[in-house]
Amino acid sequence: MDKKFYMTTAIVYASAKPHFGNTYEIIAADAYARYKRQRGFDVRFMTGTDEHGQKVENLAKEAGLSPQAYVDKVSGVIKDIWGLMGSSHDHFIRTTDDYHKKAVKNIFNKLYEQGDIYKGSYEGWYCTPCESFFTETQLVDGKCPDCGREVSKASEEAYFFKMSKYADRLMKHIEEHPEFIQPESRKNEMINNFLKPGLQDLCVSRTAFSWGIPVDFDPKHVTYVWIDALSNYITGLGYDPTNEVQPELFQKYWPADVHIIGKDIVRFHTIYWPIMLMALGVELPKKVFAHPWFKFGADKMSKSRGNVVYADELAEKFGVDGVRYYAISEMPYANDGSITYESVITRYNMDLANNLGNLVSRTIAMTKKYFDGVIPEPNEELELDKELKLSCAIAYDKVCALMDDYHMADATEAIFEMLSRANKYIDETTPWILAKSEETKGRLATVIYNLLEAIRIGAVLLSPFIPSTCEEIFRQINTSLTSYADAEFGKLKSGVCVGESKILFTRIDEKALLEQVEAERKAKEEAEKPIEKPEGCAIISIDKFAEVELRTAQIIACEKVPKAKKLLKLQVDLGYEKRQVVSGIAKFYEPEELIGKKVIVVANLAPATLCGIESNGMLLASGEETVRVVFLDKDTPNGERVR
RNA sequence: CGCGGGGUGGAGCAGCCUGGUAGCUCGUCGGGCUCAUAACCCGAAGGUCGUGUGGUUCAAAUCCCGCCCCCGCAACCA
Repeated sequence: MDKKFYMTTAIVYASAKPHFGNTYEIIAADAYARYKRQRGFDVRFMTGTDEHGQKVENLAKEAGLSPQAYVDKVSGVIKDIWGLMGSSHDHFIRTTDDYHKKAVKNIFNKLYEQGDIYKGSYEGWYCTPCESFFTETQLVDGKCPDCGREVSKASEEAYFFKMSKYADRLMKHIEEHPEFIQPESRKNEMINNFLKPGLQDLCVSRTAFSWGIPVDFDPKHVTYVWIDALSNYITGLGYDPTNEVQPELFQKYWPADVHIIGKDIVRFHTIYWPIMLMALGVELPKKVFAHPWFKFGADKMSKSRGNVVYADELAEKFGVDGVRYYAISEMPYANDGSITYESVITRYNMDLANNLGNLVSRTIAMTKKYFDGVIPEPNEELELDKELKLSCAIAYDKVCALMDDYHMADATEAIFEMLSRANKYIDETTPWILAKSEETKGRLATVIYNLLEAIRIGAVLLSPFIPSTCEEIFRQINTSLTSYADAEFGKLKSGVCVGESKILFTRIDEKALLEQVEAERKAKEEAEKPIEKPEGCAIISIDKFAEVELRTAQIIACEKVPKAKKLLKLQVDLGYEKRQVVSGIAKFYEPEELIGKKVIVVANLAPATLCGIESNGMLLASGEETVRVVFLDKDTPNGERVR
């Protein structure tokens, strides 16, 4: 009787702890899964980790662990965070699971046997120290983008998938199913950038590393990410091409109703994945929904830092539901969202504490005060009551319509609009005045009942988003009518005692919290910087060092270099002369703040021209990603030799 | 002319497809209330909707064209 609904998130690469941006996806997907269950669907919701590849192999080596031990650890961390965030997934797949590895091996074999995969050679630029291949476009100034060293042309034997063979079919499918790629802007991107120019065959095996699923008939190759990772969506249902009959789970749930993914991997899910499925003779998923990313709104106090935020750290401060609500309500539908502590606090205080929490609190308090905690019986209905009821009905309709369309933020907004209406209703009906006279006690009963009912419906609607808070609300108003099917106004039973009142969301002192965050950030910065021991540095004589002419200097003028993102043009006073220096520190310093500062300049550096501007020297600074200029005491004289 | 997205009151966003009073949240200012978590409610100020005093139209934030700025993506990065 229930309609099935199979949905997945992308599987997360098990290289490191996922940050808040990555965690957004599981929160959004979970809210969606809960919503669908509320709507009566038989939901299967799958997530997991992608665990093979060179990066994991390297990281494991660095950590002194076997790749398996390494991914066991990271996958565990990810699973824990998903658990903490309240994810209600039905299955957590790991690409190192045996059933997955076996199925992938068989998929590779099948595609090879039917001629969709062939052996060829992969040509590219190879960086020997990094053991990595790069494409022409990835190179930076013709050098390795990672280490900056020379690269050489090299080729490697590899297996390729014949993408072009299926391109026309895919194009047709996309055109005939406008809902396949959502939001629609992503669709255009795919068609124009990839399908129209013609698909290149895809490299599906590698020999450069060994942490992967071996190719059955040619074991020096391992399956490259595409076939391994993408197929999780079907192997997780028990699919295996060698099965005589696919298992019930697969038959029941496939095709997926939606793959929820990040916008960065749209191409893999809307081009490679469908083509793989076509080649396997498996139905295509119905929809791929690409959500945007959270950017980390730069902390203006020190924008030098790319301050990474983790969901578990946020949860310590705002609670799991605080984080869930923030993630969902703050993310726009198609554009990137941006997270700042200020906005998290505002959302939390305004919506959760003031609007929702306070509404529940004041209503329960009045129920206790005026009716000894017993939910009163409503009677005559006035215009105001009708409006409140209508508001609940509208909220319900809006939530359903918006959620079906994946407009999650708007859906939560619709609920809070209704809660706000309820708060207003209190002001309009002035229960504290009604309570003063016996004659108006009947009216008061209606008002309180209606408020409790509005709260119940609000909590029902919010339950996919902030499930544990809603459970607490249900406990407080003492009801078991918690499903969307019960969201009709007037179902709440009278004569029942409400539960004990408890603050749902304690208001947060913005200033104090921001200070705390800053202090934590600093402490972490200090603690978390394991400075790598330098290796392979040649010992030099003091004479060699003396060849470098370092001089103290004062910055007397400074401006941005137009057209250059990273450069500042500085005039420095060396005491015996003034000169112009161009420095790549524009991302970290404002020109104004540098003027007057004392610095160290490499004075005998050969002049260079950067972006057409002459530079006669160099400022000493530390750091790679974050650059810090070495500043001297204010009273250091200009032009002193530094040794 | 690589492709795509964006530029809307101080901040963050919606509206644009299906032209017709510019809307929401936060912030600011003023007021009200006291049931409540210094919460809640009401009112006000504030926008030439990036720009061209461009085109279409009776009418454009919305459709078309030019320009400027920002951000993603450019394939074997997992």
